[in-house]
Order: sequence, then structure tokens, then C-alpha cells
Amino acid sequence: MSKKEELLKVAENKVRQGGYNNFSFREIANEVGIKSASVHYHFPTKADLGAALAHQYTDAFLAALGDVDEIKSKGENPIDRYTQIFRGALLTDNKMCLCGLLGAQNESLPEKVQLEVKRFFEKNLAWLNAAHTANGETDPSHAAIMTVSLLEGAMMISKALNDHSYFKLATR
Amino acid sequence: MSKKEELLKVAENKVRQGGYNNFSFREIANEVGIKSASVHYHFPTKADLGAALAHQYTDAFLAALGDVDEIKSKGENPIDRYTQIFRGALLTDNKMCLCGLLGAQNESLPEKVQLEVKRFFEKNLAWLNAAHTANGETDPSHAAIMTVSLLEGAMMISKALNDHSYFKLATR
DNA sequence: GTCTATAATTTGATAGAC
DNA sequence: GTCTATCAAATTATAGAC
Repeated sequence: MSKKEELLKVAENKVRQGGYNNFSFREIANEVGIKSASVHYHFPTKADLGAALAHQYTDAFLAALGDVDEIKSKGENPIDRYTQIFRGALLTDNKMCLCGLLGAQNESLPEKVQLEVKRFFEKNLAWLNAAHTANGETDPSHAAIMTVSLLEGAMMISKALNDHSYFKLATR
Repeated sequence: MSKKEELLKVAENKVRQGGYNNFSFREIANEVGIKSASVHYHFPTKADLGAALAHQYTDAFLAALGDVDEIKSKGENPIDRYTQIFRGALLTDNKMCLCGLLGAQNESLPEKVQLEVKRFFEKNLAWLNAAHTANGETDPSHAAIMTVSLLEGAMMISKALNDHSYFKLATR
């Protein structure tokens, strides 16, 4: 893994724990074994790093979701798949959804970060819309909104209560 | 309004925009016309201020909710009332739920703030449990989890998309 | 790509006068 | 209750050498 990739990885963990202000260039530099000035070579400003973080997170999330038609052709329910990926993010990593946390503090973020967070939710809603359509639901776009809202909210409250069983109850 | 109350008010707005790190003693002191050293007279540490903030927010929220039986006796649906109060917080103030945002960044908060955020959700779940019970639902505790998760999630994503119509769609 | 050195600003907090 | 004065630490960022 390149230093640039390492920096993104450690920054992601910190943001998912406490938001955009929960990491500094010095901290992440120390953790990957370089100096903070060198971080600016890879990411000119903190806003650039934040935007790259959200962009990469979105791409990885979409890749994990895969293709709706392909899931369907295997006889699987794509909404179950979606739920499982959210569940894994919380139960395995024990961390919030990066873009959920950033979205909540949206107003205080640099504009280029805001745009990437927006992209995450637009892509998620489009995927869920296709999934609910493939499931033959009568109002797939409304169902998409309900699905992602419930999962993000359940994740947030599980963190607040420090109790993963809350998320499990919300998603059964 | 006392200086102490004014400090809490301006701090609340800042936290609801960008989280716990989105205000400093200097900033809120300037806004109410005193010096940052004087803030420490009212709140010894920032953690004390944060905990007072979440505690006051919870109390005000519960007071706005009122009594489930009283709402019921008027022929009103308490879940509709709950939804309307959430809607007002987003559409009128154009801000996140204080404890929703703090809950998402829970891991990075001082312990005394975490405890107050937890209290907010426990009280909300108890209220919703009573409300769904009064509505004669078969699984009121599960319904309570679904209700608050959906509302917090919809609020978060409305902020992320910067689009209030998203919240309206999620709550109709 | 990474370093040293450094600048300019902000932060939470304290001591002690009034 | 509020002030002045001050502190130590942390922050983002830049200049320039290797």
C-alpha cells in the first residue's frame, strides 16, 4: 500500500469515529511514519484530503454493493445485500458510515467535501431505486428513501447507545 | 436571558451545524459580549458545557413532546406529534438534531457528554414505546426503534443532500 | 517524496485583579 | 461575574533543501 493509500486509510478511521475535525495532518503522518509536511505533497489542503476520502469511500461502497441484476439473477434479494453491507460496516469495523457522519455535519464542511458526500447518497438512492424496482415494489423511489434513512439512523443511534443489538433490532 | 443561557443557545446552534468541535469558548464568548475566560466561570471545562448542552436539549425536547395520555385523550396520534416536532427542528431551525449529530461522533466525545446523549435516546425510546403501546401496536418497542431511526436518518440525509423535500418524503 | 524549519492562528485553560 | 494577561499545545500551511 502506498503512503497515500495508508494516509487515507488511517484518516478514514478517525473521521468515522469523530467526524471531519477528528484527525490532523500531524496525527495521520505519525501513524504512517512520515512528517506532516509530506502529507501536503499528496493532498495540498485538508479539504482535498476530505474530498478524496469521501470519494474513495463511495466508490468502495458501490463496488461492494455490486450489480442489482446480477444479485437478482442469483435469486438473492438486493435489499438484504444492502442491509448486510451496512451491518458489516457497523459490526465489523465498529464505526459509523463515513458519509453519514459527514452528512450530519455538512454545514461546517468545505464545499468540495460536501459535494462528495452528496454524491454518496445520490448513488445509494439510485442503487436502491433499481433494487426496489427489481423487487416489483409499487413506489421504489419512496422505498429507497425509507431504506437508507432507516439504516443510517439505526447506525447513528447504535453508536449513541453504544449497543449493536439496537441496529440488529432495527434491521430484522 | 442570563449570559449562561445565551452561551448555551449560541453553542447549541454551532454544534447542530457542525458537531462538538464546531464552537470554541472564544467564539461563543464574543457572540454574547463577554470574554472567553468568563465562560469558564459558568462551565469549568468544555466537556461540562457540552454535557449541559445535551442535557438541556433533552429536557426541552421532552417538554415539547408532552404527555402521551394527554395527546391521546385529545384524539391526536402521538406518533404524528413526534414526527411534527422532528420536522420543525429541521425545517424551522434548518439544523440537525443536536443529539443525533453528537451520537454519530460519540466515540470522540468526553464521557460526560456521551452519557447525556445516551439519555436523550433512552428517553425518546421510552416515550415512543408508550406512544405505540397507546396506539395498540403489536410490537411497540420495535416500532419505537423504527420510528426514531427513520427520523434521525432522514434528517441526516436531508442535511447531506441539502434538500428538505427529502425529509418530507421520508415522513409522509 | 520526504525532510527541517517555521510562520500565523486558534484552542482550552489558569492566575489573579476588580 | 467579568476582566486582563498569559500559557502551552495544536492546527493548517508554506519555503526550500535533499
